[in-house]
Amino acid sequence: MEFTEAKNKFVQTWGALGSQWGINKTMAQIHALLMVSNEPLSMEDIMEELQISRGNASMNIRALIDWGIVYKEFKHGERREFFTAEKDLDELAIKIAKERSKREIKPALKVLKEVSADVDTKTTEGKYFAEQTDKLYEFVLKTDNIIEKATEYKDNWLTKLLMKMMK
Amino acid sequence: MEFTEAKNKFVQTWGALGSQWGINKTMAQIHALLMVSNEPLSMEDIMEELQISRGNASMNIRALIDWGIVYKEFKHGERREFFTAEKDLDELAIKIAKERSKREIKPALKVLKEVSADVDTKTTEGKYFAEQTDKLYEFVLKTDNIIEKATEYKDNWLTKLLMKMMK
DNA sequence: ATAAACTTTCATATATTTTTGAAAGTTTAA
DNA sequence: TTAAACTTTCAAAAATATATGAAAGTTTAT
Repeated sequence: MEFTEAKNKFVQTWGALGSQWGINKTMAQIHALLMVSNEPLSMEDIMEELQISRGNASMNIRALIDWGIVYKEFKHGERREFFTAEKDLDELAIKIAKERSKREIKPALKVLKEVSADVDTKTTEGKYFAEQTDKLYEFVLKTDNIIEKATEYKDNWLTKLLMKMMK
Repeated sequence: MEFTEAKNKFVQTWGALGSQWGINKTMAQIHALLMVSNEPLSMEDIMEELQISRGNASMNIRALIDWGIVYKEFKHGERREFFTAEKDLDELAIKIAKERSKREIKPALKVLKEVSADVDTKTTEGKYFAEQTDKLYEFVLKTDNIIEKATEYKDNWLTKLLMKMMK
């Protein structure tokens, strides 16, 4: 397979998969493109490669930078900005996990705690509701903690051992 | 807070969070509703509670059943079907993990393997591409395996120990 | 076998999300 | 300071995903 063909296939598929993960298609495609790029790309390069508008490119590059998985790069003697992806996959996984925890798990915890604590438990229904939401709260919290710990200690011996055991 | 108010808040928020996770709003809401419901609900109940159409209710209940996290229930002497949610949270997490692995990770692995193996590596670009996609493949595979093992052994002593260590 | 009671399907309508592109904003070299 | 070279913003347009509801399908009691 030609390089261009393979790259295209990869970028397109990654975009489609991104949609399922609640990440927009273009954002996933830009990230895919930068992941397999030898060298930094300019915004023009990205627009050209993906056939997207300037605004779209700008917004999604910015989002990737906010996630901390794409970096701006300055080339000597060049006015334009260039972009590269975080290529250390452990680092990438950690940043994605943290961002999703912040955006999706923390708000869930907040609501669960609120409704569980505030609901009127005089009725049977209310009691059951409080019980269920409390259990959910504890479970989600535990899960979030495990993710946090796993990302925190990714390099230490313990985790390496666990990884080995689990493989 | 009144039970009805708390329930509403929970169901609405869960729906909104579901969207971010790539799960449609109604599906998340139905699941939320069943999670905090004392007893099985009929399709009518669900339609009424969420103010949605019959078709919408039917499609999303079916999707939840396909995921294996909602069950049909038959009440003695009742013609209608009733529905309940899987309320064992470990079981719920496992089913969700398996379903997402099947739908989202496996296809990613497939593409990564394909493009990594098939790309023409005569050029520098091609070489780099093959290298990067291969690394990604290995990483995603490893992650998927960890999830698989973690769900498989959820009840045994080793996992319990790990959970404790990680808490 | 029939009809009542229910569920599913799917073409169309609605709602939501994403993309565009022109205008506004910013930066830098001279 | 200025103007060229670039980036960002945002209202409107396009694309995508979701919801509706009437018709078709299924099941069950008689």
